[in-house]
Amino acid sequence: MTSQEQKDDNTLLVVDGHSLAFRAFFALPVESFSNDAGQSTNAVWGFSTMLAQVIESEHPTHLAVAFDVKGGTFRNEMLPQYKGTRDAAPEELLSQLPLIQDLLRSLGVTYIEKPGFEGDDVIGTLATMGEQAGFRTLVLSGDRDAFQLVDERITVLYPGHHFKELKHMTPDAIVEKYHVTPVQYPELAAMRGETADNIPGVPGVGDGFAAKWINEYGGLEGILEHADSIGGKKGQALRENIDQVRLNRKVNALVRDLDLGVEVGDLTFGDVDTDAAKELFAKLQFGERTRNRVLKAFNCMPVADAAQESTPDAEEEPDAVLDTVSTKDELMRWAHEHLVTVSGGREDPATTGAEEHGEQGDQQSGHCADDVAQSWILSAEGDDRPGRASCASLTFMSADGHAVILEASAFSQDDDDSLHEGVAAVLDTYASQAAVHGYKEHSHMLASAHLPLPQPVLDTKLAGYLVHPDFHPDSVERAAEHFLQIESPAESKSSSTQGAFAFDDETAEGNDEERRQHEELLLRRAGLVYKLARYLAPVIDERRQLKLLTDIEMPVSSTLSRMESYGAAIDGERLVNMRDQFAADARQAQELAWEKAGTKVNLQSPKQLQQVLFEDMGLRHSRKTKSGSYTTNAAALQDMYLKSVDNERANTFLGALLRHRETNKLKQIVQTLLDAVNPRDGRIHTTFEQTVAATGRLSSVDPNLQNIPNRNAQGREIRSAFVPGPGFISLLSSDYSQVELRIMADLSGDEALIEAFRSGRDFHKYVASLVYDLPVDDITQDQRSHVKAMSYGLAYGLSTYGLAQQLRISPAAADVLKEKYFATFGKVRDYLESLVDTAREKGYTETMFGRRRYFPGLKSTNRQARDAAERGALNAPIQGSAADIMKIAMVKADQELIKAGLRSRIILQIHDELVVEIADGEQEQATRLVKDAMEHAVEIAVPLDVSTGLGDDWQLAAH
DNA sequence: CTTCAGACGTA
DNA sequence: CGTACGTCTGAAGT
Repeated sequence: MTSQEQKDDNTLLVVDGHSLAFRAFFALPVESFSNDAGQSTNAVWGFSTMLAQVIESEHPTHLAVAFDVKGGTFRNEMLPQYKGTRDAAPEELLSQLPLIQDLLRSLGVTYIEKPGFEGDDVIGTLATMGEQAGFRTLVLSGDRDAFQLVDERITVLYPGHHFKELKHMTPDAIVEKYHVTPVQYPELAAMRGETADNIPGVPGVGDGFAAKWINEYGGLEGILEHADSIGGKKGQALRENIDQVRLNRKVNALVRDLDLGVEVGDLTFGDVDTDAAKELFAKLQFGERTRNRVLKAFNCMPVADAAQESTPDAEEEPDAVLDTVSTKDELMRWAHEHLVTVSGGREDPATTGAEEHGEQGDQQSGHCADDVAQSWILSAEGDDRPGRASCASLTFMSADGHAVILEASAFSQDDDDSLHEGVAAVLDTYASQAAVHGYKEHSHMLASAHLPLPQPVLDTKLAGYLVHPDFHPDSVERAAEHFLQIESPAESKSSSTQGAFAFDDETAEGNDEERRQHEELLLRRAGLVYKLARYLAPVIDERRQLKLLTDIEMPVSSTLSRMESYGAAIDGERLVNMRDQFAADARQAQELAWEKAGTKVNLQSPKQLQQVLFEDMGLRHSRKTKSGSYTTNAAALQDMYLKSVDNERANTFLGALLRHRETNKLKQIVQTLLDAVNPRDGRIHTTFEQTVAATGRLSSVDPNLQNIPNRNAQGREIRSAFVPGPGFISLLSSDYSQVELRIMADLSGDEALIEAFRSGRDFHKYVASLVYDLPVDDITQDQRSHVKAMSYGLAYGLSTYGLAQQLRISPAAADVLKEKYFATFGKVRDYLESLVDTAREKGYTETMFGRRRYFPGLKSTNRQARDAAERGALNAPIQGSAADIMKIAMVKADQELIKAGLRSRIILQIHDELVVEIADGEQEQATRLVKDAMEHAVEIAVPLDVSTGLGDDWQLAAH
């Protein structure tokens, strides 16, 4: 036998089980990987797909995985704190290690643990064994200690910044990166230390200096011999830490000659117990795709290889058949053949309207999964920004695997044979059974082509948001990656619908090929939506969120789409004047500040300000910012301003700085508004993000119209630039008072709080009279405001410390207030505690309408993270329920306005306020209608109080 | 050219 | 050491 040749073909892959599991755990969001039993699975998923990936790319013939064993090793005896940080591994990770081992066992992979030693030592030994047996050896590890093993025949595969992107650490690569040889690497590490393992190095010495010294003195021994001649702070630090460095070097040396009781030749793999593996994958609830990929990788042994490679891949994903239609008739025929449902007949579009009446039909009537089973996919590409939307193409993909792509030029309204009419008819008839990804965005794109889009059966973007409200994929591809673990080519991931492809540019060279590729991208995207729809629908059913989706979120999309395309009219001249005035004020303040500072310090640079304030002027710094520097925020400046009365220079500088901060900020806000005015209609079209805020609120971007100043007179002036547009007479502002508190009253069932709202009196005064046990008329302004702060603080999980700070009272006094408050409103305390308790138990919170938010952080071992999660869990159902109620109200108001045939229309939502543009003659009716919709959005134990105001601009509409 | 921190606007 | 957001700016990374 040519045994040497045989061995040359052999490749041994040695895997550091713990480090790989760690890397996977921290690289993948734990909240998006868990099965119904609540078991986290992100590390298992990452581990198995990573291993499959390496097997596919490196084709090892032998494989072994090393694990650490519980209990200390010889290293702990030398260095007690060794890997102290690792023992604090989160439970969510530790619980996955046995699963990984189960999986390896079912895949026929040898894994090795050696009590008293670390996985690293097992790896060192295995790698050495492999080398001696003449194997090419690969070490898959995220632990840099493994670098010392690297030589001509041993390569370390080391995860890069993105988990799964592996670097091949060869001797050359080590030298290139660290400027030392692999043999010298542990000497370098000994000086640098290893934070991940809780090993201190020489302070101030990093890779750079360590490498420099090693090269100067030939190695660690040389350095330590000449330690006295190394100058500077770093030399000093080195001398002070020589013992530590020596110890580090001993600790980080890997043992390479353990007796593991195995031979390299035994480490073959591929003897997969398919049934056991499939059972485990089912338990972990990994997708079919993951399962097949992993099984395939492990079955790909040379022996099994030849026998059955024929079929498995091809049938996995049948490509859709791309049909060609070029006339209205052809399109109609295609739609009738492929989009019509077979079973039970599709719902008549007329009956969808009837739903409005049977408002309180509260049962989970149908199943989303059933409706979606027959659905087809509608996907548009183009610009989805309101006010400048366009549509480049439309893709229809049917459930029976057919697809049509229509270019915009083919269905523009003026085309001869009315393909436009055909598309309109198809949408009118079949859209209600379509699934789309982004109903609102599609509405804009289609509206730009004069094609109305009725409510589809499912919006996968919204459904995905309900399923994981704190994950925001920015494209279909990202969503598919997240929910289905389907990887897409990088170039298609970035933009969601903004296809920059020019269909009509047919003269260019190589255009056919580009077109084909683009069509492929569109088909693949539609295919992903198809799969997302079929994955998400049953999840929505199982969580009973169908009504939340179809009766709240989807109609809200439709309302928002109208609001966005209306936009808000702007008095541009007024805005320009304000901008100039603010700019002049800011410049004046800046001049004065510069004069006092004696330097042209950039007032917008905290760093430069720190220099001037704390070093130049020698002012006392107050609080530190989280990164360690001293804050220059308004509160701190104000404080310093008040304390510097006897220092004219500093006092004037601070005053000028504060003025500059304020006016410059206002100038900046006004300028961004000006930049956002759409020249086509002189209006600002914001985009309301419906799938961003984890609590269920909307957010507003490009520009953000939900943070226009309102707290002081100067800033509030900006609101006067928001005016009724041509054809409208005034603006209506209608807002809820104390919604969140009212929700707390309802949900807690606290009789005293409910009564406080029902009484109709000044709420905070009334509550204060109960808390302090005094007649309402005797309540002082201080008492009222203290109780008010307490009430609002409740829903935020406010600490007594925070309350004390805000009210400028002692923590003890804050504590007394809190106790008095809860003595009066005991059920509120019970309720708030129950929120956190059930969140801890179930893993998520729920709003009045079943909107969920998950809080994995509640189980964190990190106190700060846990506290933050508790506050979140306290707040989410309250803020979220308020958001639900407002969404219901705005849909209702919108529909009622339309139904009444009014031209007045909602244009903005600011969490608890609606702004309505009022047409002449409709003031009273529209006001009544909107107020009514808000007040009666839901029936709860307390009245929903809504106050309204009409005015010539947004500021004047305030009340 | 992109990313981070710090600051600050809203409910 | 109170929740939820978005935007601008300077500074430092690529």
